[in-house]
Amino acid sequence: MSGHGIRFRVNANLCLKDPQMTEYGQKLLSSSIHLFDELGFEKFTFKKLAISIESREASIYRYFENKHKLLLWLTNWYWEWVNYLIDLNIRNIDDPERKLKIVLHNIVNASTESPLTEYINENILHKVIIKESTKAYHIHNIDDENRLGYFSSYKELVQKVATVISSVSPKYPYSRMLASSLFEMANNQIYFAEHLPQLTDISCKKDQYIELEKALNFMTMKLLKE
Amino acid sequence: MSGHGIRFRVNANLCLKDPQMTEYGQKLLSSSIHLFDELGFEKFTFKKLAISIESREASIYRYFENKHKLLLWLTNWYWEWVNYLIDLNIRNIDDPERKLKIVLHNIVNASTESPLTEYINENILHKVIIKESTKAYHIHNIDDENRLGYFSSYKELVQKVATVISSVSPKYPYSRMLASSLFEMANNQIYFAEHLPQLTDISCKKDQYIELEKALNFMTMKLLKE
DNA sequence: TAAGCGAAGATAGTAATACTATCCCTAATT
DNA sequence: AATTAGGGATAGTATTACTATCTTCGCTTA
Repeated sequence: MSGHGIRFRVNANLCLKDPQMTEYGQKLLSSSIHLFDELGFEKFTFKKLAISIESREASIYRYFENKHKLLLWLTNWYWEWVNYLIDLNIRNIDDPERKLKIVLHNIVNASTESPLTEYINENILHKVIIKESTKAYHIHNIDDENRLGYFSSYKELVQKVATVISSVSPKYPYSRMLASSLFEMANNQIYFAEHLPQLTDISCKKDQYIELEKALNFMTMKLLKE
Repeated sequence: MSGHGIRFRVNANLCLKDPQMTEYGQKLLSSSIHLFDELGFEKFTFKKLAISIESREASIYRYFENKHKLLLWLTNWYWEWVNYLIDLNIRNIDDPERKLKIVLHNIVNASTESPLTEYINENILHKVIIKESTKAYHIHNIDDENRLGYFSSYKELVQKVATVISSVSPKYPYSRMLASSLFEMANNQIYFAEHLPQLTDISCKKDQYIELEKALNFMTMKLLKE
Protein backbone atom coordinates (compact mmCIF):
# COMPACT_ATOMS: atom_id res chain seq x y z
CA MET A 1 0.00 0.00 0.00
CA SER A 2 2.88 2.38 0.67
CA GLY A 3 4.16 4.74 -2.00
CA HIS A 4 0.63 5.60 -3.09
CA GLY A 5 0.03 9.12 -4.37
CA ILE A 6 2.48 11.99 -4.16
CA ARG A 7 5.30 12.22 -1.66
CA PHE A 8 6.90 15.50 -0.66
CA ARG A 9 10.48 16.11 0.32
CA VAL A 10 10.34 17.19 3.94
CA ASN A 11 13.59 17.98 5.77
CA ALA A 12 14.95 14.57 6.73
CA ASN A 13 16.18 15.72 10.14
CA LEU A 14 12.64 16.36 11.30
CA CYS A 15 12.03 12.63 11.55
CA LEU A 16 14.12 9.61 12.39
CA LYS A 17 12.54 7.63 9.60
CA ASP A 18 10.39 8.87 6.70
CA PRO A 19 6.78 8.17 7.74
CA GLN A 20 5.64 8.42 4.13
CA MET A 21 7.55 5.22 3.29
CA THR A 22 5.82 2.70 5.58
CA GLU A 23 2.24 1.78 6.22
CA TYR A 24 2.85 2.28 9.92
CA GLY A 25 4.23 5.77 9.27
CA GLN A 26 1.27 6.70 7.10
CA LYS A 27 -1.14 5.58 9.79
CA LEU A 28 0.87 7.61 12.27
CA LEU A 29 0.58 10.74 10.10
CA SER A 30 -3.08 10.25 9.40
CA SER A 31 -3.97 9.78 13.04
CA SER A 32 -1.75 12.57 14.30
CA ILE A 33 -3.56 15.10 12.10
CA HIS A 34 -6.91 14.06 13.50
CA LEU A 35 -5.56 14.05 17.04
CA PHE A 36 -3.92 17.48 16.77
CA ASP A 37 -7.26 18.74 15.51
CA GLU A 38 -9.26 17.13 18.31
CA LEU A 39 -6.93 17.83 21.23
CA GLY A 40 -4.86 20.82 20.22
CA PHE A 41 -1.06 20.80 20.42
CA GLU A 42 -0.85 21.10 24.23
CA LYS A 43 -3.08 18.13 25.08
CA PHE A 44 -1.70 15.97 22.27
CA THR A 45 0.68 13.25 23.49
CA PHE A 46 2.48 10.35 21.84
CA LYS A 47 0.76 8.06 24.31
CA LYS A 48 -2.67 9.08 23.03
CA LEU A 49 -1.45 8.86 19.44
CA ALA A 50 -0.14 5.34 20.10
CA ILE A 51 -3.48 4.29 21.53
CA SER A 52 -5.34 5.74 18.55
CA ILE A 53 -3.29 3.66 16.10
CA GLU A 54 -3.28 0.65 18.44
CA SER A 55 0.45 0.79 18.89
CA ARG A 56 2.95 1.83 21.61
CA GLU A 57 4.52 5.06 22.63
CA ALA A 58 8.01 3.70 22.02
CA SER A 59 7.15 2.85 18.43
CA ILE A 60 6.10 6.44 17.70
CA TYR A 61 9.43 7.60 19.08
CA ARG A 62 11.12 5.54 16.39
CA TYR A 63 9.72 8.01 13.83
CA PHE A 64 9.71 11.36 15.65
CA GLU A 65 11.82 12.65 18.53
CA ASN A 66 8.95 14.66 19.99
CA LYS A 67 5.61 16.21 19.15
CA HIS A 68 7.19 19.53 18.21
CA LYS A 69 9.10 17.89 15.39
CA LEU A 70 6.01 16.01 14.30
CA LEU A 71 4.05 19.25 14.06
CA LEU A 72 6.94 20.87 12.21
CA TRP A 73 7.04 17.94 9.82
CA LEU A 74 3.32 18.30 9.09
CA THR A 75 3.71 22.05 8.68
CA ASN A 76 6.51 21.56 6.18
CA TRP A 77 4.47 19.01 4.32
CA TYR A 78 1.66 21.56 4.14
CA TRP A 79 3.88 24.30 2.74
CA GLU A 80 5.39 21.90 0.22
CA TRP A 81 1.91 20.97 -0.82
CA VAL A 82 0.78 24.60 -1.26
CA ASN A 83 3.98 25.25 -3.20
CA TYR A 84 3.21 22.31 -5.45
CA LEU A 85 -0.35 23.50 -6.04
CA ILE A 86 0.80 27.00 -6.91
CA ASP A 87 3.37 25.67 -9.36
CA LEU A 88 0.77 23.45 -10.96
CA ASN A 89 -1.77 26.21 -11.35
CA ILE A 90 0.35 29.12 -12.54
CA ARG A 91 2.14 27.00 -15.11
CA ASN A 92 1.34 28.29 -18.60
CA ILE A 93 -0.08 31.55 -17.24
CA ASP A 94 1.74 34.60 -18.55
CA ASP A 95 -0.15 37.59 -17.17
CA PRO A 96 1.49 38.45 -13.82
CA GLU A 97 -1.69 39.83 -12.31
CA ARG A 98 -3.62 36.71 -13.25
CA LYS A 99 -0.80 34.67 -11.75
CA LEU A 100 -1.03 36.56 -8.46
CA LYS A 101 -4.77 36.06 -8.27
CA ILE A 102 -4.25 32.33 -8.66
CA VAL A 103 -1.59 32.41 -5.95
CA LEU A 104 -4.01 34.13 -3.59
CA HIS A 105 -6.69 31.62 -4.43
CA ASN A 106 -4.33 28.79 -3.57
CA ILE A 107 -3.13 30.34 -0.32
CA VAL A 108 -6.70 30.60 0.90
CA ASN A 109 -8.30 27.55 -0.65
CA ALA A 110 -5.54 24.96 -0.86
CA SER A 111 -7.51 22.54 1.26
CA THR A 112 -10.46 22.45 -1.13
CA GLU A 113 -8.36 20.94 -3.91
CA SER A 114 -8.86 17.30 -4.69
CA PRO A 115 -6.92 15.15 -2.25
CA LEU A 116 -3.47 13.93 -3.21
CA THR A 117 -2.86 11.21 -0.65
CA GLU A 118 -4.93 8.68 1.24
CA TYR A 119 -3.13 9.16 4.50
CA ILE A 120 -3.20 12.95 4.75
CA ASN A 121 -6.56 14.64 5.06
CA GLU A 122 -5.69 18.07 3.68
CA ASN A 123 -8.85 19.64 5.01
CA ILE A 124 -8.16 18.72 8.60
CA LEU A 125 -4.47 19.43 8.19
CA HIS A 126 -5.43 22.94 7.08
CA LYS A 127 -7.42 23.40 10.29
CA VAL A 128 -4.42 22.20 12.29
CA ILE A 129 -2.12 24.60 10.43
CA ILE A 130 -4.46 27.50 11.14
CA LYS A 131 -4.63 26.73 14.85
CA GLU A 132 -1.22 25.31 15.63
CA SER A 133 1.40 26.18 13.01
CA THR A 134 2.42 29.39 14.74
CA LYS A 135 3.65 27.23 17.64
CA ALA A 136 5.98 25.45 15.26
CA TYR A 137 8.12 28.54 14.80
CA HIS A 138 7.52 30.60 17.94
CA ILE A 139 10.03 28.56 19.87
CA HIS A 140 12.99 29.37 22.01
CA ASN A 141 15.64 27.71 19.87
CA ILE A 142 14.32 29.14 16.63
CA ASP A 143 17.79 30.15 15.44
CA ASP A 144 19.19 26.63 15.84
CA GLU A 145 16.25 25.08 14.08
CA ASN A 146 16.40 27.64 11.31
CA ARG A 147 20.06 26.82 10.82
CA LEU A 148 19.08 23.16 10.46
CA GLY A 149 16.71 24.11 7.65
CA TYR A 150 13.49 23.31 9.46
CA PHE A 151 11.73 26.32 7.93
CA SER A 152 13.08 26.16 4.42
CA SER A 153 9.77 25.04 2.87
CA TYR A 154 8.05 28.14 4.17
CA LYS A 155 10.89 30.42 3.16
CA GLU A 156 10.90 29.05 -0.38
CA LEU A 157 7.16 29.44 -0.64
CA VAL A 158 7.26 33.04 0.57
CA GLN A 159 10.08 33.74 -1.86
CA LYS A 160 8.04 32.33 -4.72
CA VAL A 161 5.06 34.54 -3.90
CA ALA A 162 7.32 37.56 -3.43
CA THR A 163 8.66 36.98 -6.92
CA VAL A 164 5.16 36.94 -8.35
CA ILE A 165 4.39 40.15 -6.47
CA SER A 166 7.48 41.76 -7.92
CA SER A 167 6.52 40.67 -11.42
CA VAL A 168 3.20 42.49 -11.00
CA SER A 169 4.77 45.60 -9.53
CA PRO A 170 8.57 45.65 -9.84
CA LYS A 171 8.90 48.82 -7.80
CA TYR A 172 6.89 47.65 -4.80
CA PRO A 173 9.42 47.84 -1.95
CA TYR A 174 7.98 45.24 0.43
CA SER A 175 7.36 42.15 -1.64
CA ARG A 176 8.60 39.63 0.92
CA MET A 177 6.83 41.34 3.79
CA LEU A 178 3.62 41.33 1.75
CA ALA A 179 4.10 37.69 0.81
CA SER A 180 4.65 36.47 4.37
CA SER A 181 1.84 38.70 5.62
CA LEU A 182 -0.57 37.20 3.12
CA PHE A 183 0.08 33.73 4.49
CA GLU A 184 -0.10 34.87 8.10
CA MET A 185 -3.23 36.94 7.47
CA ALA A 186 -4.99 34.13 5.68
CA ASN A 187 -4.57 31.83 8.66
CA ASN A 188 -5.22 34.48 11.26
CA GLN A 189 -8.34 35.93 9.73
CA ILE A 190 -9.89 32.49 9.32
CA TYR A 191 -9.13 31.82 12.98
CA PHE A 192 -10.57 35.18 14.00
CA ALA A 193 -13.67 34.73 11.87
CA GLU A 194 -14.40 31.50 13.69
CA HIS A 195 -13.36 32.36 17.23
CA LEU A 196 -12.90 36.10 17.70
CA PRO A 197 -15.19 37.61 15.08
CA GLN A 198 -14.85 41.14 16.46
CA LEU A 199 -11.30 41.13 15.13
CA THR A 200 -12.28 40.79 11.49
CA ASP A 201 -14.82 41.92 8.92
CA ILE A 202 -15.08 38.64 7.11
CA SER A 203 -17.04 35.55 7.95
CA CYS A 204 -16.43 31.98 6.84
CA LYS A 205 -19.35 29.76 5.98
CA LYS A 206 -18.86 26.01 5.87
CA ASP A 207 -15.12 26.23 5.29
CA GLN A 208 -15.80 28.55 2.34
CA TYR A 209 -13.33 31.38 2.32
CA ILE A 210 -14.80 33.47 -0.46
CA GLU A 211 -14.92 36.68 1.56
CA LEU A 212 -11.35 36.25 2.71
CA GLU A 213 -10.11 35.68 -0.82
CA LYS A 214 -11.98 38.77 -1.96
CA ALA A 215 -10.49 40.83 0.85
CA LEU A 216 -6.94 39.67 0.18
CA ASN A 217 -7.41 40.35 -3.53
CA PHE A 218 -8.75 43.81 -2.85
CA MET A 219 -5.90 44.59 -0.49
CA THR A 220 -3.13 43.19 -2.66
CA MET A 221 -4.31 44.84 -5.84
CA LYS A 222 -4.74 48.20 -4.14
CA LEU A 223 -1.23 47.97 -2.70
CA LEU A 224 0.35 47.08 -6.03
CA LYS A 225 -1.52 49.58 -8.19
CA GLU A 226 0.71 52.36 -9.48
CA MET B 1 5.93 50.43 48.04
CA SER B 2 2.83 48.97 46.43
CA GLY B 3 0.39 51.12 44.49
CA HIS B 4 3.24 52.94 42.81
CA GLY B 5 2.66 54.13 39.24
CA ILE B 6 -0.25 53.24 37.05
CA ARG B 7 -2.38 50.14 37.48
CA PHE B 8 -4.44 48.65 34.65
CA ARG B 9 -7.71 46.84 34.89
CA VAL B 10 -7.01 43.29 33.76
CA ASN B 11 -9.82 40.73 33.75
CA ALA B 12 -10.09 39.64 37.37
CA ASN B 13 -10.72 35.98 36.52
CA LEU B 14 -7.25 35.66 35.04
CA CYS B 15 -5.75 35.71 38.50
CA LEU B 16 -6.82 34.53 41.93
CA LYS B 17 -5.52 37.70 43.53
CA ASP B 18 -4.45 40.95 41.85
CA PRO B 19 -0.65 40.80 41.66
CA GLN B 20 -0.46 44.56 41.20
CA MET B 21 -1.70 45.08 44.76
CA THR B 22 1.04 43.38 46.77
CA GLU B 23 4.79 43.60 46.80
CA TYR B 24 4.97 39.83 46.40
CA GLY B 25 2.68 40.02 43.38
CA GLN B 26 4.76 42.75 41.78
CA LYS B 27 7.94 40.74 42.27
CA LEU B 28 6.12 37.77 40.74
CA LEU B 29 5.16 39.82 37.66
CA SER B 30 8.57 41.35 37.28
CA SER B 31 10.36 38.03 37.48
CA SER B 32 7.90 36.20 35.28
CA ILE B 33 8.52 38.63 32.43
CA HIS B 34 12.25 38.08 32.63
CA LEU B 35 11.79 34.33 32.90
CA PHE B 36 9.39 34.08 29.96
CA ASP B 37 11.96 36.01 27.97
CA GLU B 38 14.87 33.81 29.03
CA LEU B 39 13.19 30.41 28.86
CA GLY B 40 10.28 30.81 26.46
CA PHE B 41 6.76 29.72 27.36
CA GLU B 42 7.39 25.98 27.07
CA LYS B 43 10.38 25.79 29.42
CA PHE B 44 8.92 28.28 31.89
CA THR B 45 7.59 26.64 35.08
CA PHE B 46 6.18 27.97 38.33
CA LYS B 47 8.93 26.06 40.13
CA LYS B 48 11.62 28.05 38.33
CA LEU B 49 9.69 31.27 38.90
CA ALA B 50 9.43 30.49 42.60
CA ILE B 51 13.16 29.90 42.81
CA SER B 52 13.88 33.15 41.00
CA ILE B 53 11.88 35.17 43.53
CA GLU B 54 13.11 33.02 46.43
CA SER B 55 9.66 31.72 47.20
CA ARG B 56 7.70 28.48 46.77
CA GLU B 57 5.71 27.00 43.97
CA ALA B 58 2.58 26.85 46.14
CA SER B 59 2.74 30.59 46.77
CA ILE B 60 2.74 31.35 43.05
CA TYR B 61 -0.37 29.20 42.70
CA ARG B 62 -2.13 31.53 45.12
CA TYR B 63 -1.96 34.21 42.41
CA PHE B 64 -2.31 32.30 39.15
CA GLU B 65 -3.91 28.96 38.36
CA ASN B 66 -1.34 28.12 35.70
CA LYS B 67 1.24 29.64 33.40
CA HIS B 68 -1.24 30.05 30.57
CA LYS B 69 -3.32 32.43 32.67
CA LEU B 70 -0.21 34.27 33.77
CA LEU B 71 0.82 34.81 30.15
CA LEU B 72 -2.71 35.87 29.30
CA TRP B 73 -2.68 38.30 32.20
CA LEU B 74 0.58 39.84 30.98
CA THR B 75 -0.77 39.99 27.43
CA ASN B 76 -3.88 41.80 28.60
CA TRP B 77 -1.77 44.21 30.62
CA TYR B 78 0.23 44.90 27.47
CA TRP B 79 -2.83 45.65 25.36
CA GLU B 80 -4.29 47.83 28.09
CA TRP B 81 -1.02 49.71 28.16
CA VAL B 82 -0.90 50.23 24.39
CA ASN B 83 -4.53 51.35 24.55
CA TYR B 84 -3.64 53.86 27.25
CA LEU B 85 -0.69 55.19 25.26
CA ILE B 86 -2.80 55.62 22.14
CA ASP B 87 -5.48 57.47 24.08
CA LEU B 88 -2.90 59.70 25.64
CA ASN B 89 -1.22 60.56 22.36
CA ILE B 90 -4.18 61.10 20.05
CA ARG B 91 -6.00 63.29 22.56
CA ASN B 92 -6.33 66.82 21.16
CA ILE B 93 -5.45 65.67 17.65
CA ASP B 94 -8.18 66.39 15.14
CA ASP B 95 -6.77 65.39 11.77
CA PRO B 96 -7.72 61.69 11.28
CA GLU B 97 -4.70 60.90 9.16
CA ARG B 98 -2.37 62.40 11.74
CA LYS B 99 -4.20 60.36 14.38
CA LEU B 100 -3.66 57.16 12.44
CA LYS B 101 0.04 57.84 12.04
CA ILE B 102 0.31 58.26 15.81
CA VAL B 103 -1.57 55.01 16.31
CA LEU B 104 0.85 53.19 14.04
CA HIS B 105 3.78 54.73 15.86
CA ASN B 106 2.40 53.46 19.15
CA ILE B 107 1.67 49.97 17.88
CA VAL B 108 5.26 49.58 16.77
CA ASN B 109 7.13 51.59 19.39
CA ALA B 110 5.06 51.27 22.56
CA SER B 111 7.98 49.77 24.41
CA THR B 112 10.24 52.76 23.84
CA GLU B 113 7.96 55.05 25.84
CA SER B 114 9.12 56.08 29.27
CA PRO B 115 8.33 53.33 31.77
CA LEU B 116 5.13 53.54 33.78
CA THR B 117 5.78 51.03 36.55
CA GLU B 118 8.78 49.79 38.46
CA TYR B 119 7.73 46.18 38.39
CA ILE B 120 6.97 45.80 34.69
CA ASN B 121 9.81 46.19 32.24
CA GLU B 122 7.88 47.20 29.16
CA ASN B 123 10.79 46.55 26.86
CA ILE B 124 11.21 42.94 27.86
CA LEU B 125 7.45 42.46 28.05
CA HIS B 126 7.29 43.61 24.44
CA LYS B 127 9.81 40.94 23.48
CA VAL B 128 7.72 38.35 25.31
CA ILE B 129 4.57 39.52 23.55
CA ILE B 130 6.27 39.25 20.17
CA LYS B 131 7.47 35.73 20.83
CA GLU B 132 4.75 34.23 23.00
CA SER B 133 1.48 36.15 22.80
CA THR B 134 0.18 34.10 19.91
CA LYS B 135 0.18 31.08 22.26
CA ALA B 136 -2.17 32.93 24.58
CA TYR B 137 -5.02 32.75 22.07
CA HIS B 138 -4.18 29.75 19.89
CA ILE B 139 -5.63 27.39 22.43
CA HIS B 140 -8.11 24.58 22.32
CA ASN B 141 -10.73 26.12 24.58
CA ILE B 142 -10.56 29.53 22.92
CA ASP B 143 -14.35 29.84 22.78
CA ASP B 144 -14.79 29.29 26.52
CA GLU B 145 -12.05 31.74 27.35
CA ASN B 146 -13.43 34.28 24.94
CA ARG B 147 -16.82 33.96 26.62
CA LEU B 148 -15.12 34.70 29.94
CA GLY B 149 -13.77 37.93 28.50
CA TYR B 150 -10.11 36.95 28.50
CA PHE B 151 -9.51 38.70 25.18
CA SER B 152 -11.56 41.83 25.69
CA SER B 153 -8.54 44.13 26.01
CA TYR B 154 -7.33 43.13 22.59
CA LYS B 155 -10.77 43.36 21.05
CA GLU B 156 -11.29 46.86 22.42
CA LEU B 157 -7.91 47.96 21.17
CA VAL B 158 -8.54 46.60 17.69
CA GLN B 159 -11.95 48.29 17.70
CA LYS B 160 -10.35 51.59 18.63
CA VAL B 161 -7.86 51.38 15.77
CA ALA B 162 -10.59 50.28 13.36
CA THR B 163 -12.54 53.40 14.28
CA VAL B 164 -9.56 55.61 13.52
CA ILE B 165 -9.13 53.80 10.19
CA SER B 166 -12.78 54.44 9.38
CA SER B 167 -12.43 58.10 10.27
CA VAL B 168 -9.61 58.39 7.71
CA SER B 169 -11.46 56.46 5.03
CA PRO B 170 -15.14 55.88 5.89
CA LYS B 171 -15.71 53.68 2.85
CA TYR B 172 -12.84 51.29 3.48
CA PRO B 173 -14.60 47.94 3.84
CA TYR B 174 -12.09 46.05 5.99
CA SER B 175 -11.27 48.35 8.89
CA ARG B 176 -11.26 45.68 11.59
CA MET B 177 -9.32 43.24 9.47
CA LEU B 178 -6.76 45.95 8.77
CA ALA B 179 -6.58 46.91 12.42
CA SER B 180 -6.00 43.37 13.70
CA SER B 181 -3.57 42.71 10.85
CA LEU B 182 -1.53 45.76 11.77
CA PHE B 183 -1.03 44.41 15.27
CA GLU B 184 -0.27 40.91 14.08
CA MET B 185 2.06 42.14 11.34
CA ALA B 186 3.96 44.41 13.68
CA ASN B 187 4.78 41.50 15.99
CA ASN B 188 5.40 39.03 13.21
CA GLN B 189 7.65 41.17 11.10
CA ILE B 190 9.82 42.07 14.08
CA TYR B 191 10.11 38.37 14.86
CA PHE B 192 10.92 37.56 11.25
CA ALA B 193 13.46 40.37 11.00
CA GLU B 194 15.31 38.92 13.93
CA HIS B 195 14.97 35.20 13.30
CA LEU B 196 13.78 34.47 9.76
CA PRO B 197 14.98 37.48 7.79
CA GLN B 198 14.18 35.93 4.43
CA LEU B 199 10.50 36.38 5.29
CA THR B 200 10.65 40.17 5.43
CA ASP B 201 12.21 43.20 3.77
CA ILE B 202 12.78 45.17 6.92
CA SER B 203 15.55 44.93 9.46
CA CYS B 204 15.52 46.02 13.09
CA LYS B 205 18.60 47.61 14.57
CA LYS B 206 18.96 47.78 18.34
CA ASP B 207 15.25 47.48 19.00
CA GLN B 208 14.66 50.40 16.63
CA TYR B 209 11.68 49.71 14.46
CA ILE B 210 11.93 52.68 12.11
CA GLU B 211 11.78 50.60 8.94
CA LEU B 212 8.78 48.67 10.19
CA GLU B 213 6.90 51.85 11.08
CA LYS B 214 7.69 53.26 7.66
CA ALA B 215 6.48 50.10 5.96
CA LEU B 216 3.23 49.97 7.93
CA ASN B 217 2.63 53.66 7.22
CA PHE B 218 3.28 53.18 3.52
CA MET B 219 0.96 50.19 3.39
CA THR B 220 -1.84 51.71 5.42
CA MET B 221 -1.85 55.02 3.59
CA LYS B 222 -1.83 53.32 0.22
CA LEU B 223 -4.73 51.10 1.24
CA LEU B 224 -6.80 54.00 2.51
CA LYS B 225 -6.13 56.45 -0.35
CA GLU B 226 -9.22 57.05 -2.47
C1' DT C 1 -2.69 42.82 75.30
C1' DA C 2 -4.90 39.20 73.30
C1' DA C 3 -7.64 37.23 69.66
C1' DG C 4 -8.21 36.56 65.03
C1' DC C 5 -7.00 36.53 60.38
C1' DG C 6 -4.67 36.63 56.07
C1' DA C 7 -0.47 35.99 53.51
C1' DA C 8 3.12 33.38 52.62
C1' DG C 9 6.56 29.52 54.10
C1' DA C 10 7.46 24.69 54.34
C1' DT C 11 6.80 20.08 53.30
C1' DA C 12 4.48 16.16 50.99
C1' DG C 13 2.41 13.84 47.75
C1' DT C 14 0.13 12.52 43.14
C1' DA C 15 -1.01 11.80 38.32
C1' DA C 16 0.52 12.73 33.95
C1' DT C 17 4.13 13.80 30.68
C1' DA C 18 8.12 13.08 28.03
C1' DC C 19 11.04 10.53 27.37
C1' DT C 20 14.96 6.16 27.47
C1' DA C 21 16.28 1.36 27.70
C1' DT C 22 15.98 -3.35 26.96
C1' DC C 23 14.42 -7.54 25.52
C1' DC C 24 11.41 -10.15 22.45
C1' DC C 25 9.09 -11.64 18.26
C1' DT C 26 8.34 -11.95 13.42
C1' DA C 27 8.62 -11.46 8.57
C1' DA C 28 11.32 -10.27 4.96
C1' DT C 29 16.12 -10.20 2.90
C1' DT C 30 20.73 -12.48 1.76
C1' DA D 1 19.67 -21.13 7.51
C1' DA D 2 21.19 -16.82 9.37
C1' DT D 3 20.62 -11.97 9.72
C1' DT D 4 18.38 -7.97 10.59
C1' DA D 5 15.00 -4.31 10.54
C1' DG D 6 10.54 -3.03 12.30
C1' DG D 7 7.68 -2.94 15.68
C1' DG D 8 5.62 -5.07 20.37
C1' DA D 9 5.89 -5.27 25.21
C1' DT D 10 7.37 -3.88 29.54
C1' DA D 11 9.79 -1.06 32.78
C1' DG D 12 11.65 2.79 34.62
C1' DT D 13 13.05 7.89 35.38
C1' DA D 14 13.03 12.89 35.80
C1' DT D 15 10.14 16.59 35.38
C1' DT D 16 5.83 18.94 35.28
C1' DA D 17 1.68 20.58 36.99
C1' DC D 18 -0.62 20.65 40.19
C1' DT D 19 -3.23 19.87 45.38
C1' DA D 20 -3.22 19.56 50.35
C1' DT D 21 -2.04 20.58 54.83
C1' DC D 22 0.13 22.50 58.58
C1' DT D 23 2.92 26.34 60.46
C1' DT D 24 4.49 30.94 61.22
C1' DC D 25 4.63 35.76 61.01
C1' DG D 26 2.75 40.27 61.14
C1' DC D 27 -1.14 43.21 61.20
C1' DT D 28 -5.74 44.67 62.68
C1' DT D 29 -9.37 45.34 65.84
C1' DA D 30 -11.69 44.73 70.30
